[in-house]
Amino acid sequence: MPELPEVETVRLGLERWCLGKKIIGVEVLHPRATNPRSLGALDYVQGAKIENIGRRGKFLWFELDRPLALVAHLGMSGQFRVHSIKSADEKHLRTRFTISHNILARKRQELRFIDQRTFGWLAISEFSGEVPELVSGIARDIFDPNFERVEVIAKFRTKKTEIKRALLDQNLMSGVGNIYADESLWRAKIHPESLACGLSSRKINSLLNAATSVMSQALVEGGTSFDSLYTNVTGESGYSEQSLSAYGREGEPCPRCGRQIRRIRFANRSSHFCPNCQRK
DNA sequence: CACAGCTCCTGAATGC
DNA sequence: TGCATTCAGGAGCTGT
Repeated sequence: MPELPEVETVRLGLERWCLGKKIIGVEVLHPRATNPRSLGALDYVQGAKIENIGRRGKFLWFELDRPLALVAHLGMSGQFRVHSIKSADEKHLRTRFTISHNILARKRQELRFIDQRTFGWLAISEFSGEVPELVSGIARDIFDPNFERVEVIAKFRTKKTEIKRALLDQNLMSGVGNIYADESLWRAKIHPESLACGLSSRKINSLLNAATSVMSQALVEGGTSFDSLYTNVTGESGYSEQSLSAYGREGEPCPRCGRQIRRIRFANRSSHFCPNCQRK
């Protein structure tokens, strides 16, 4: 599922492909692809020039030569793909953007938003400051130059809830989803059910370091597996399965100590951890 | 206000 | 074989 590194990979792909181009047409093929909080129909972007592609956590947006931005969230299965206008529509194609093309380009292509599970969405949102209004409640992610590490650590320590819940809370720190939460906790040797308020600043700091390194590595791997011809602007994890130490490895030996990785369920999610390395 | 839990969705995997 | 159930989870919403 797309978390920060995957969304950043998508952002880079979009940046390479559509910066400076003009959106000629918008075709909405599924009503759920438009977020109900959208200020209006996606048609708003018709005729707009794409000036920048922004991201905070898992939220993406297209900055345009007009006051509102087009915001996107990939949800569980959302993808942006650049395809030839001739290629058949995907089964889960939700929105099609016709883009102005260079007369010299060999193939005419279009941008498609595809989403099997329809947890992803697009929206028109006010944009005047740093991030669109729809994204304004989302905390800065750990790669944001203005990320306030000391303050975030202090905030974690006020939370009377399990550390994993806190790590997934996009209002505390954005970008981390279930996979990188499990991987970060494994690296930092923290039990997912440890109370956030019971952890030392040093421990939470090491968790943030773990999250940074896990996601940086995923970004590098996702970036390298990324096709130079942008046909691969997908939301799929670029993180190879071999790189995962805990997530999805129930019953397999912990790469650090050999004990079997356990899986528990809470907060409507699976949590994978090593019962030996990660103690409450 | 803080926090827990429910809900949306589809397709793959599993159970009987 | 076929039908029913379970599982996957981001984030907003509701309830306590």
